[in-house]
Amino acid sequence: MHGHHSHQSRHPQHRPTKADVITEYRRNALLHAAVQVFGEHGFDCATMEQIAQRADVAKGTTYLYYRSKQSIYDAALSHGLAELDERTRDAIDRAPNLRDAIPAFVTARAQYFLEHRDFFRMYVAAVARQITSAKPRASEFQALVDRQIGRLEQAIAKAVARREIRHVDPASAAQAIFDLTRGFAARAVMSDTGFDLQREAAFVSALVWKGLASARSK
Amino acid sequence: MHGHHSHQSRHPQHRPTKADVITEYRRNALLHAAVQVFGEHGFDCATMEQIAQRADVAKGTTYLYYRSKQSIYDAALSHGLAELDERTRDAIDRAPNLRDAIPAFVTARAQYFLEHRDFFRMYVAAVARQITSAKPRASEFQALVDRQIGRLEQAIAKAVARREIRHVDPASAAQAIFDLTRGFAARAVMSDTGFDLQREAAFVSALVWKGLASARSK
Amino acid sequence: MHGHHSHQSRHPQHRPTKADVITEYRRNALLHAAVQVFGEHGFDCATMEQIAQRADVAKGTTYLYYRSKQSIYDAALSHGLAELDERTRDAIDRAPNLRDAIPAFVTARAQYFLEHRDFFRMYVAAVARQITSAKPRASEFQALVDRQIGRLEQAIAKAVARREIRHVDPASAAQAIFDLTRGFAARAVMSDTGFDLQREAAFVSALVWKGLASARSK
Amino acid sequence: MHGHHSHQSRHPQHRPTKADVITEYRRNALLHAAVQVFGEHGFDCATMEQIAQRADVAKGTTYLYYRSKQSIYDAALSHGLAELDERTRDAIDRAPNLRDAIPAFVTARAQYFLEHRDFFRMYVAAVARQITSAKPRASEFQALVDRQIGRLEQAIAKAVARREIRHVDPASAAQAIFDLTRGFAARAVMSDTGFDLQREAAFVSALVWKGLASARSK
DNA sequence: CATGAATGAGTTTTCATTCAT
DNA sequence: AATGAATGAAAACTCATTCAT
Repeated sequence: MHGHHSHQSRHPQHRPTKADVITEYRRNALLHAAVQVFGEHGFDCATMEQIAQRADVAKGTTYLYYRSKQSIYDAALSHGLAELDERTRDAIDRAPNLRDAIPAFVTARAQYFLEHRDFFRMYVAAVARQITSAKPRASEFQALVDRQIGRLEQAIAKAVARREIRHVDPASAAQAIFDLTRGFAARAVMSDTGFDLQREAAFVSALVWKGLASARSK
Repeated sequence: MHGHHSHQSRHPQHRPTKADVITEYRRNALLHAAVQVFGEHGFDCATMEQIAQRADVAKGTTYLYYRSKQSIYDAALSHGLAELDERTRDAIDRAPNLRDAIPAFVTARAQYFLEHRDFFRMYVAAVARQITSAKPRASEFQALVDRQIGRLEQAIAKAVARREIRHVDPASAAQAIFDLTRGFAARAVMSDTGFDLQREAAFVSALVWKGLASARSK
Repeated sequence: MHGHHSHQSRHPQHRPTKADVITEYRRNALLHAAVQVFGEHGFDCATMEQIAQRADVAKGTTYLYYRSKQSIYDAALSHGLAELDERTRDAIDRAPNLRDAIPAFVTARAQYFLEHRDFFRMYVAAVARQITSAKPRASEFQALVDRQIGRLEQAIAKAVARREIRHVDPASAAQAIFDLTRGFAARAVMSDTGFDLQREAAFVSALVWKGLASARSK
Repeated sequence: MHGHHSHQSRHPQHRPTKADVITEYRRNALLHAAVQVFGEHGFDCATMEQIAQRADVAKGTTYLYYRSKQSIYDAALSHGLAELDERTRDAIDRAPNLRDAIPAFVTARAQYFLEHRDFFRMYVAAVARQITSAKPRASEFQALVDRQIGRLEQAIAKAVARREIRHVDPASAAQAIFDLTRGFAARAVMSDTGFDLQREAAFVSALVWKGLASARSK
């Protein structure tokens, strides 16, 4: 996914050349610069000049590593989504049951977003774009997001199967948790201060858990 | 809110002159054109030319009614928000209790969004923008949105007070319902077909209601 | 062919509006500026800025009259070709026989090129481009040129038919005259001074005439 | 002409070092690559990258052998012109009289162009450039071309002197033959098929010969 | 000698906004 | 009031040339 110009070493089995190191360094610097700039200004208002400056390279250099503005945008988004996915997966996989998985999911994602605020802004803008774009084109972005929703959905389906929760449509429930998490994260990211992450995470988790609980649950 | 350039009649107490009628007609035509164009293309990609054409006026005429692209955007957004607010208020006010208010709120808003898809797109983009813009400036947009959340918050506060639901932070709960509704509406608007509005609305409402229900509730 | 943005009057049957006059004036000014700039610098080195300046308008204005650099280039070339074609046609049509048609053709074209040196430069560059472009695409340019060669070809075919000249392939003969004329015109245009147009025209005409003359001709 | 950067061996009187051989090899590879690329794309659209790739060297290496894009272009053009000149000279020198020299000249040149189509494209573009460039600068290119025209001119002058042909201005006649040959070659190069080289060469030669023949010639 | 990463000047095109008619 | 021609700032992208390794 990232490997447009992978500039792979000519010594594939050996350790990377110095050139490879520089190349990786540059690609990374550009990626991070891109996240910042796109996060701050959005795709349309961001300029390649800004990205280049923030990465301390000349404008033209950018094009040695990424084919186009769109391409660096895609790479930046994908990169963050991949990291986020990893955290999400870990959170769900480590939880023994849905009751624990829900706060783990909510917290892990909010935490990641807080650590990468600029990426969160890109992410929110991308979601909005997805909705905005008249045609519900099955974008790569949508696919990556769906994968993450899918993880949650499976966990819910299992919980339903083992009667941990009442009988609900796992897809709808997963979407709901997703929406709550996004909104929750948004408030966390936006309010520089005075946002009690633990308390809010607990609230959202409790709301959902009670909302899904099986009838006989206490 | 509407009266930026109110072009009020010079005969304030009398019936509107023909000029006033034309003026109102134009402002309205432009507003609706703007919603469509901004909804389809987003702020940056929309052009004044497109808006003018859709409103059947010349490009320059637009500037007789709105100071700038930003200003017509703001007006279009405010207009939709005001209509949406009205529906939201009605839905909440007519419900005798929170149990009924929740589905009324959810459905009323989703319904409005479905009827005004272009506005929904503007709305989603505006929310994203609000998050994106690094500075949490207390924009007029945010104020309007907060007012609507406030209505829900009050209803929840009352429900807590009368022990209809368990003791929760009304603000957090209102935000949660808001987030769920937005996500829910997004899926309704995006999927041209195959989205069972009633069913999903019922699911979201039930989730929230159970999630908020007082311990002794069944 | 020229009418990309024809901006025709809304009063088709009446005399042109003032706006129409201005529009025509601008289109013309741009066309002439384009001929100069393209003639001097060639397509690739010419800039829209130069054309705009020479036409005394802002850069953006250019795009109100021509869609793109390519489009204004095409228009400029077509315009000159059309004028040249007219002269060529007149020259051939007025001559009672091929013996007179040949010098008329040679002189008319050389004369036109001398009067429009910048166009001649565009023309030569276009011919070269045609040859250079690997693919012998049947361009509009080629079609216009072929039409002019066709006129000569017909005249030659008639002359052969009435035994005014010996039996030759009219196409080859027409091409030959065309090539001679172009080279002849090139020297006329290039040498600011010291080029005896009459003498050279007479030489070329005589060369061709004798070359084509029927065996029995003196 | 060739020796711009001759990189002469440091052992001038001795046989070339290995370095010299490599140097010559590289210069040559670059020259041939340049002819191909310039011939295909023209000066402005050709890139140094393309030339380097076609010569199997890195971009920077190009600058070790040629100072600039212009310089490699000039070298490529000169190289072809020199080869062409040799053929032209041979053709004329071997012909016992003008009657034979004309078809020899025409055929030799057309033949060379057919064998080196990319060079022909460069050549045509260069001729056009010469005309295009407002200032009739006595370029090196022009000088090389003039030398070749000069050969023909001398042959014609001699033919006039010995009354082989009628009394014409040798310069004008040589130019005419030159123009005819170029056009003739252009059609040969452009038409991948269906061009009868022999027949057309014969036509052109006959046209010229008859056109120049002395009055008393048959 | 050879390399290819880095540079940044330069070009086309778009579009919000103004203003003369 | 209405028009739409004119403006020019801004932005993505290319490529000849340089230079550190």
